[in-house]
Amino acid sequence: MLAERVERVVAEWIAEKEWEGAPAFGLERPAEAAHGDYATNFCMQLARVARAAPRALAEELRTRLLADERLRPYLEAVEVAGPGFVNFRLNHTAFVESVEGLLAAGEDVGRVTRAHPLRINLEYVSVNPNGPLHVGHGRYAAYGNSLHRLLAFSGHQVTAEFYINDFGRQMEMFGRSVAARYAQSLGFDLAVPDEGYQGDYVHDVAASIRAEEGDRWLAALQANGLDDPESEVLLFFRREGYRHMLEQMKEELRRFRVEFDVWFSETVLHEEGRVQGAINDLLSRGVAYVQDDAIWLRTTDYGDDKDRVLIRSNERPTYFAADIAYHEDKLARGYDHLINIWGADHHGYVPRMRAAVGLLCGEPDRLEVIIGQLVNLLEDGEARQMSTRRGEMVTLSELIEAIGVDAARFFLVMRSHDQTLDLDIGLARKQSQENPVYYVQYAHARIASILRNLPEDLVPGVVSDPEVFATSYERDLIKTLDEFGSVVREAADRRAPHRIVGYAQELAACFHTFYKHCRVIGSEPRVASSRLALCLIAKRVVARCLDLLGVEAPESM
RNA sequence: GCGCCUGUAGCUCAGCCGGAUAGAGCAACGGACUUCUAAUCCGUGGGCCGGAGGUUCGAAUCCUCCCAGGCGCGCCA
Repeated sequence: MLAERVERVVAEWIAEKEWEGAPAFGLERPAEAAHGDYATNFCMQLARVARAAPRALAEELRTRLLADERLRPYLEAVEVAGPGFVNFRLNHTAFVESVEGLLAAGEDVGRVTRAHPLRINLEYVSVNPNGPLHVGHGRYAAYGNSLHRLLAFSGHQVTAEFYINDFGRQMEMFGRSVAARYAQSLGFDLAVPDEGYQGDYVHDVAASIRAEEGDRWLAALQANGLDDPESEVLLFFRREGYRHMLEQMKEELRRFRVEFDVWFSETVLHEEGRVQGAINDLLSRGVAYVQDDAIWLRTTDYGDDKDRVLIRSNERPTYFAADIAYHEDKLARGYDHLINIWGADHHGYVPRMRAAVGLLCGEPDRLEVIIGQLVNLLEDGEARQMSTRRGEMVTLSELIEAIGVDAARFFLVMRSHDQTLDLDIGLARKQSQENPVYYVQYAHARIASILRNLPEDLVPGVVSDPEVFATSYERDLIKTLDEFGSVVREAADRRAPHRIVGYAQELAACFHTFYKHCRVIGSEPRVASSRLALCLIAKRVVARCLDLLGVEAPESM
């Protein structure tokens, strides 16, 4: 509220002086209490444009602010300090009105409304359905889902999408591996191929299929072996193996509180001839061409290092070709903006995909690719590699088993996504009791407990009384709660859900301090009511933060 | 060789579209429960922000180079 009003005065000042290229105005919370409730370094930034000394500008701004009818009712003091800071001290009325506003917002406190909301397609996880999700996938799931919630709460329309890589040699190999395990379980010794999938979970898939189908596929395997990928029996195992893995994956993600609106199959693109269709369009527009018996796309038109192959000389389409058909489909569905979350091991693929989107719609910036760094797994200090094929991995389920969904989600999203994450599963198990998620959840549970113990005549409310919000603990809490909306906006715009984690920890700390020093129940009635109002708002904001992170907000612990 | 990410307290990391004395958690140490939940609070110690230059009134933040680690650079997916 204060920021907006000050900004209006500043805008009028700039217009009056006809300064061109003035910096954006912003208020910050100073670390030092002596520097007031809020401060701005605006005049220092303005100095160059205004060709004047920062302190002189600050003095002028101070005079204007104090003379402004819209601001004066809320200001205790405005001071010029240091090299040109302007520090603001709020009066009692400002705190009271601030709390009234936060309280009136109800459950929507902090929600951002946009002048121009975007229809966003957010694609993430998108792994081959040929093995369980490992912890690295869990990180993208946690990050992507929190980003989904954050973008939606910050005023955008978001569709979450999972692109199923259910086509190609990896799926063939998976089908053969399942078939081999199926045969073995019926006493026929058929070896899993050298390049096949060795993990224990393949036995489980085979066992499920045996439970449904009995031994009716055994004879065909005995007769044909695993050599003909187009045989009816191998097509069957590929399809059924895929179906079981996908179901398992959906179930795991649901348990991890990650929901997708659209599950999009790569195979369907091929079967419906849309990959070929996309390529034909590109050929007819002259942005694809034939050379060395292959078909190439002019990705260099949009800055890629070299053109890329769409159809190999053996006439099979590349993964890239399918991806183009897929993105063409997404664009046709009318999204303003596409976001893909990819692992760092795919970052080399970004320029060609953006170039492809450029060639499809003329606007490469419609596609935003977020690169998430990897998770290094350790066990008792020793590196553990993750290979789906060899069955060596720490699965997401294992992590959830060890520390629970709440701690896992909080842990996986609390660091910036472009930071490589070290995870020691043994250490995580040991340290789960110290996970900061409990600190935040405890704040919520404590407020819930206050609400349970309330005397009947105590209702939340604020009145302008000198006794109300008289302590720094209450005022700090109000300022922190007041920031929530701008934290949401910034976290969403910067694709940074870990900022919500940081804010939630700060808010919890602020509340715990308040709790220690300011009693609600038993205080003088007007003080109790005003503190109860703070508790209600704090509870909503903590719950919202946890919800944005996909973590539960417990009523008791 | 080229490209992307990273280097901040003993450990794990925030801060990075420039601002006041660089923060948090964990670990260490010392205090606080007859009162709404001590999964809490209060306090102490701990730093060449990888290194060197540059830009500026001001640099952890921007630019250049160097060092170190991770990940890529297919007619693989």
